[in-house]
Amino acid sequence: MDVSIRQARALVAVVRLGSFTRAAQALGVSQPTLTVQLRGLEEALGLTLLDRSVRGSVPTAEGQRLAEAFGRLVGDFDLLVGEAREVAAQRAGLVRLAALPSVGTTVLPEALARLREGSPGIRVMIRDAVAHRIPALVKAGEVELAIGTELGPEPELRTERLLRDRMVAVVPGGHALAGAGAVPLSALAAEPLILTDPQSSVRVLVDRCFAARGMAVSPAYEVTYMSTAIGLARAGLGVAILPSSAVDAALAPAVLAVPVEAADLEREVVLAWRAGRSLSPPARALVAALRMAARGEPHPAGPQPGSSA
Amino acid sequence: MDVSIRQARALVAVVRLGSFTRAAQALGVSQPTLTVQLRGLEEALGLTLLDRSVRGSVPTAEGQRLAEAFGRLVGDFDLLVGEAREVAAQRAGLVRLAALPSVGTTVLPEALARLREGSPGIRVMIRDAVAHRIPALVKAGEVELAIGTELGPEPELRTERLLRDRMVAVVPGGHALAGAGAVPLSALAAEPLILTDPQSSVRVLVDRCFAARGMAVSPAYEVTYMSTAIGLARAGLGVAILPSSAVDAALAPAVLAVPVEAADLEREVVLAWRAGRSLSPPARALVAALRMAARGEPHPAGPQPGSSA
DNA sequence: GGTGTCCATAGGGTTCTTCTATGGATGTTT
DNA sequence: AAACATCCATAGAAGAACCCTATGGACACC
Repeated sequence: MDVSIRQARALVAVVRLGSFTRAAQALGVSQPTLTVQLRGLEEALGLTLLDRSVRGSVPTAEGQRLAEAFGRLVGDFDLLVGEAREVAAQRAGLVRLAALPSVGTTVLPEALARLREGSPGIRVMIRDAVAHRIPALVKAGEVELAIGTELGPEPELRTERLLRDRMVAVVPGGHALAGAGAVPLSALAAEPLILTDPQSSVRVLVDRCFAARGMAVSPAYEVTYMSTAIGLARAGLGVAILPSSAVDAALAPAVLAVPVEAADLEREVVLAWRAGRSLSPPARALVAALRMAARGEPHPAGPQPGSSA
Repeated sequence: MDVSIRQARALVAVVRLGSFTRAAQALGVSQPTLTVQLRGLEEALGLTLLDRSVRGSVPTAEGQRLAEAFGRLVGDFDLLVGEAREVAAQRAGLVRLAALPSVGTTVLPEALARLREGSPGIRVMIRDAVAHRIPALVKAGEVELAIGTELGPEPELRTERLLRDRMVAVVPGGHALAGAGAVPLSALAAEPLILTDPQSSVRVLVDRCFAARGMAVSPAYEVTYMSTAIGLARAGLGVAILPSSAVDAALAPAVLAVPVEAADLEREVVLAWRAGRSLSPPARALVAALRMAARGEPHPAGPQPGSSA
């Protein structure tokens, strides 16, 4: 016969309360149940743990020792189970997330704010990474969830469309292109352009878009951080082409985001996680918050979430 | 549904071995058993702990965390149960014992040697105390077991006769009283006597014995420690009256123990423990060793152990 | 001597547990 | 491509475990 946790609880209760009867009440079982459980425990160990009498029961030396140790153990056990249930209830937990820098400025903060409202106990570790690094992070298990761009088919990943991210021209307030609705790509080509690094996924997209129309791109500035690009644009040094997800509406009117007339100047921003791995409850809560944020205020053109391989 | 230790073991095994099938082998159960146990655990927590696939099962983040924590917990649990079983098997444990100084020199060392042979893992904490202090030590629970003298009726104590301890005259080798068999009490009265403190149980006994015969006792020396008394006797300063249990046969021929002709010059040495409390397995082992020692070599006149209130 | 408290026992019903046998899904080998 | 191997899930049934109510015996306290 194995020792069960119930037997351990029974011993702890009887030793603490000094009586089978009171322990039974406290545990919500009948008194004979405790008689049986404790006899079972004593038989399993081959030890007398309690000296019974008409005035109650006192533990033997071993009974006392065991009760104390079992008490700590059962406490730890319950704590552990409790924590696990907190996680299950999305009231606690940790999500490790990789995210594109662009979404890090708008959608993600919005989503985190929503998450904090609904699930204040969930912590999120954010790792920003450029688009092409993201699949590796997920595959290596360094993050559970990622916000990236739709790349080629990745059998090891499951993805879900989060939002369609249009590139916008970022101009200083009062610029000639501002306020006139969508501008054609050719109009942009005439401006001094502020673009990101040639390796960045945004830049690859921009280059390809210009190339498809036979136009060459010669940026006036190349920067690493989108925030730098916005700073330059605000200073009137040129027009930046950035994903709309990176342009915080709160920056207006110092800089304005102007739509660009180019159907292919957009990318899919997707959620990704390892195929065959279920998302933890905290991750699911974060996903829900991200969907809401992507559908919500900051991006009126936001698409409905769908699912793709 | 409560979480059981079996479920915890199941999770630990599956996470360690990466597969239900292998874990089932390792645990000695069928594979469906594990399916059921783990589903139960997952339901109890409301969490997915394992992502199953055809190539085995990998834990989710929570599954991993829980498996590690459960692993430690189950390890502690098993250790605890194992230790308890060691104690039950008299292979380990601790006995706190109070003992008269007299038995501390002969019977007790002999018993401890026997105990060490049979149960090398049992440790004994010895507290020597004069006879009248012993009942209080037992009643207060400071010791589990005691070797004392038969005192008045003590309802809180259970006692068991260990040996009948005759007083002997301790004389230096070559003394006139040596070698002539038992000496009458009157012969002793003519000698310079080495006795213990008036409060000691031995002295009380000696005084009473002399008084019963109308003889007055005027000791030449009064000492606290029996070893001092023996030392004085060896130095030829007088004749000591001591319990035979205190006189180590190994001291011969420097000093000799000579029987005294006085039926009442003896005392009962008893084992005592709290009434209504069971003795721990280590204590039982010690009791057995003490009985053997009391019956064995050092005291050929040793009585059979009996039981009294 | 009655009464109350405490633990043990007995018997029975319900729930759990575990087993064997089998099936479905998915890689792997021939 | 088909056969095979591996892995986990499901089903059904037997057995064990568990817990309850009812009751009894021991002992202390009025």
